[in-house]
Amino acid sequence: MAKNFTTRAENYSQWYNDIVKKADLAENSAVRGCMVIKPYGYAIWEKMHDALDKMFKDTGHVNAYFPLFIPKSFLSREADHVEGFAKECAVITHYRLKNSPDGSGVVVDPEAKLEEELIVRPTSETIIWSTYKNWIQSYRDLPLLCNQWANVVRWEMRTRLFLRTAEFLWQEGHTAHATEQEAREETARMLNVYADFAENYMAMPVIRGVKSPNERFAGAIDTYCIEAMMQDGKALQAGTSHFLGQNFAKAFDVQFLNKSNNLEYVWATSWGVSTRLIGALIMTHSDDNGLVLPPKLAPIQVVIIPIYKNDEQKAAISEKVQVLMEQLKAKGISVKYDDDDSQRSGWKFNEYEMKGVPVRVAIGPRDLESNQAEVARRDTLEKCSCSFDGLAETIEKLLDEIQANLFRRSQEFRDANIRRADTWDEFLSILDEKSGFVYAHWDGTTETEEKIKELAKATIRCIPFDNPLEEGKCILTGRPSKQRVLFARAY
RNA sequence: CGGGGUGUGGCGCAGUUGGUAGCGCGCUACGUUCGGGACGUAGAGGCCGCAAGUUCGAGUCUUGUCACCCCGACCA
Repeated sequence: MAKNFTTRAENYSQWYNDIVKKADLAENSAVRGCMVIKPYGYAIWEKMHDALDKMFKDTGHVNAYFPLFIPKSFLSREADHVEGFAKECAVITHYRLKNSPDGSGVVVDPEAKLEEELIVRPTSETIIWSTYKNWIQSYRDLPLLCNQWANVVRWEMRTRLFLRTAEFLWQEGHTAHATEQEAREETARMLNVYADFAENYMAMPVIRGVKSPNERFAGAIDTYCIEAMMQDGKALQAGTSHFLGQNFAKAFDVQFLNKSNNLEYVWATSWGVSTRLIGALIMTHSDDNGLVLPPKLAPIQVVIIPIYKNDEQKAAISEKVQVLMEQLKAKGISVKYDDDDSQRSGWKFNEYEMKGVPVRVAIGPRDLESNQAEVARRDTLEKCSCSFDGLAETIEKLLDEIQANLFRRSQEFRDANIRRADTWDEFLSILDEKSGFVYAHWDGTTETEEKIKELAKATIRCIPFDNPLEEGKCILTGRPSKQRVLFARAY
């Protein structure tokens, strides 16, 4: 069974790249740092999109769309914001090409220089708040709860498929509220939506918390996040929700008249998740045989593979399969019957295994005789013969069981890899030898945080909500600390 | 922007002291197969990243150039 698969243990990065390639999810494009998301990869994103979009709407949000281009002056209105993004912006300076004088193609027409450069959005706070100014006059216009599905561009130095690309797809919610409390509640609500999605759809356990000032979103008062642990023990920020205070309202002069006829600045939030979640999905569940998808996000939940030697057998199997297909579809289960003659059954087994299809049903002449089917589950690779009677129900239950098992399994892995360190040596040896998350005391200063990052290559992932208070000494400086914070090396 | 590496059929690679390009996978046709990536036979497919130079002759040597990958700095 030659799969030419790099194993997780051999080289985790290579293994990751192999999965992306062999499961046919994405590839690098001709454009530096940009990614082509292939149909199968995009189908997973669509599943994520649909589930999240419903959750947003259930929490009162609506979708809208704002321009791709942001005038340079908009970006610089909020000082922290522009500072945070300036280093990775794509800038548009001209709007026209012309034939090159020497006839060798086209050149940028110097006559067509823009008076003001346009920035390809790295995030949309500025363009949206410049628009919100016109939408908000009265407390009756609030809250304003918009989301947009869009692409953004951040010119990263080094890129990795899904995890960090120059252009990526995401959703960004931008809300405006009359009071600080309401905005803070919104920030928390949306973080919980993300955590709910991560755990119940992606089957990926996450830790909710608040970022240290150093890791905060540029322009935010507070950044909340969900942090997940990948199978190599590294952390991945899976979603963020920002409380922006009145920073953007002040920068873009967005005020409203309250019930007492007084002008007030509005309170803002923004929150987002990206195609990076697909990378998270890969690194949370997949194994050395390929991708493993949780049933709730699998474009194909069940694949049925016929095993036959001639058309007669195939016809008999197909007839039986049609009934099963109808039953599965009636239950809302997505099912594919692969009766392609050009590939053999063994090839198909491997193909769908690499693609992470949760359940495979194989039916051959032997099964027809015994009124059974071979049912294999992707998460444990176990196979069993199941009676054809009630098979649709059996599969429906199995999908639930796989979803639950994936969550349980990744939660057990994560919990087994969260440790405490009380000394610097202990801290380093955990990171170097065991990897995973480390709870350790920190003196609360940015200076120390940066020093730790420099020395250990680990960052504070978050200060978890409901973090127990505990007297201790900073792992690096020995200064007093009131609580442990969560450290890890991160993607 | 530093440090290392690679450019040769669609993909992955080999190519010796310079002599006019080969292997595996894939692809096409036919046949035998078909319960975990089948096999046989016959085919198709290449300005050897680009440019200049050395030479009777360059995939191979020299110089330049471009692109991509990996390790850092930057980041969701």
